[in-house]
Amino acid sequence: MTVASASSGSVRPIETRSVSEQVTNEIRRSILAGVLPPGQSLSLRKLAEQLDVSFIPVRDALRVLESEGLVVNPPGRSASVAPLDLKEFHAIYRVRRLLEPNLARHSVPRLADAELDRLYQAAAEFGGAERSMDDIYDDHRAFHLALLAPAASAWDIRILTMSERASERYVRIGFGLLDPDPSEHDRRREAHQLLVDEFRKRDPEGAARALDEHLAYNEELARTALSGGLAS
Amino acid sequence: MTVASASSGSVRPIETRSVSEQVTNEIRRSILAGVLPPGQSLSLRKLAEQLDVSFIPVRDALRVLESEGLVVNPPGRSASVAPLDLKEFHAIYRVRRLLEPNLARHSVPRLADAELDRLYQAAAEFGGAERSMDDIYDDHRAFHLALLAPAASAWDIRILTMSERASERYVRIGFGLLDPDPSEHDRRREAHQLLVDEFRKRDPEGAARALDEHLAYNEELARTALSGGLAS
DNA sequence: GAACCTTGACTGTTATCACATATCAGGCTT
DNA sequence: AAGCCTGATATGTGATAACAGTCAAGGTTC
Repeated sequence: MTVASASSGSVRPIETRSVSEQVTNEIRRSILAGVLPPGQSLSLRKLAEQLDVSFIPVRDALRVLESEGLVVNPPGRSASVAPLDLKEFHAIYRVRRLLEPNLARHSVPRLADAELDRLYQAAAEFGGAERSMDDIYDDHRAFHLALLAPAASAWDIRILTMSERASERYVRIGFGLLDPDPSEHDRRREAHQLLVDEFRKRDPEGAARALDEHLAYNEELARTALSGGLAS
Repeated sequence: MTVASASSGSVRPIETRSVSEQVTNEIRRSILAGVLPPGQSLSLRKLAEQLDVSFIPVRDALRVLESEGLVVNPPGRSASVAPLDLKEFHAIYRVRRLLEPNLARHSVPRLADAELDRLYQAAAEFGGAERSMDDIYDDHRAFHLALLAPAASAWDIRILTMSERASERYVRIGFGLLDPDPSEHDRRREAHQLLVDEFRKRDPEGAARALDEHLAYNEELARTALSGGLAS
């Protein structure tokens, strides 16, 4: 009945997401963007009213977000946005720094040249015109996932997605506290292009090291920006 | 009004678990024990009837178990027990083998002697009299978690618990396929005692290596037992 | 005889409703 | 005036019911 909207070469099936999933995405977006600050109380009925749905999907969403570590949902009491803690931030990045370089070793020989070209292009467009901050971080997460995709199983992707989302909250708030230096955008773009270049050399160890350093640098940057306002 | 039951030195608060949580635990137990085999279709209403509850808690439970990777829950269609896949098994153990030895390094200097004694004792009682298979694996999971607890943050514990549960399903089925050799019980008990001994030496690297080898051995054991019935 | 369509039962999804519990404010007691 | 109790309000939890989509079987048509 409904006509799928054509796009770039092929007809894509219309994605009819469930209300529950839409609510989950919206609340997650609000949390990652900082609109719902850490510690913010999340009342089922108020959220349901704001989103103009019943509180059943909201309930589902909070349960999912709890499993992602973005929300704490004590039984019987109101849910709230998970607090920020530098110890947690370090633990999240530890998992990333252990897993991602390891996957990179196995991914390097499997990444097609065309895919690397595409990723290089994507990195060049980071923070490009008319993309919201949400879109930019979506791109960023997809970029890191695509670098490891050839070597990542479903379980790896689950862990990676969880970890990237959990760390993203810290990174966004940390970078938000930095001076809005335009050169910072250039630096990030360049850093990701260099990362792709490193993968192009087809040297597993070198790529793994480059990815580890990339993660370490970002962790340190966010950490210094955050420390002061948070408990260590 | 209700009098809390006194126990070993202190009055513990009565834990009143929600129905949703009880249902989650029961379904998870059934999946890990193999009562609900991989691929088994999970109908909300049938499960609700069997558990004598409404399907609302069942729905919540399936959503939680989906986030743990034990259940696949496609929107609009029936949920089912996640299939077994040796590639997935390897990915799960990769995360464990990367994370757990790393945590062990930081945990070794912080584990009290008394705690190590307690864990040694617990290992000695593995598979002891009148404990169900479920209890044994609960003990086993708690044992591994306790070894790393001093160095593990909330995020680490989240990842570890997820990984241990996900791998437990493979291990239990794999070991179930082995001949019920009583010497196998002795071997496992001894292996865990040796692990504690290694931690007692207070050598971070040695402990990390011992834990990695322990995990590698168990992975290989379950893998050989499973291969043949599963796709590689 | 095989492919296609139709129809029916089944199942997940969402909304509305009833209940138990937690939270908080106001007033009382000390 | 501070602490405790008590009442009302709000909130999470669970159940029931109506809606919509899926899937399979049986009939029809080519």
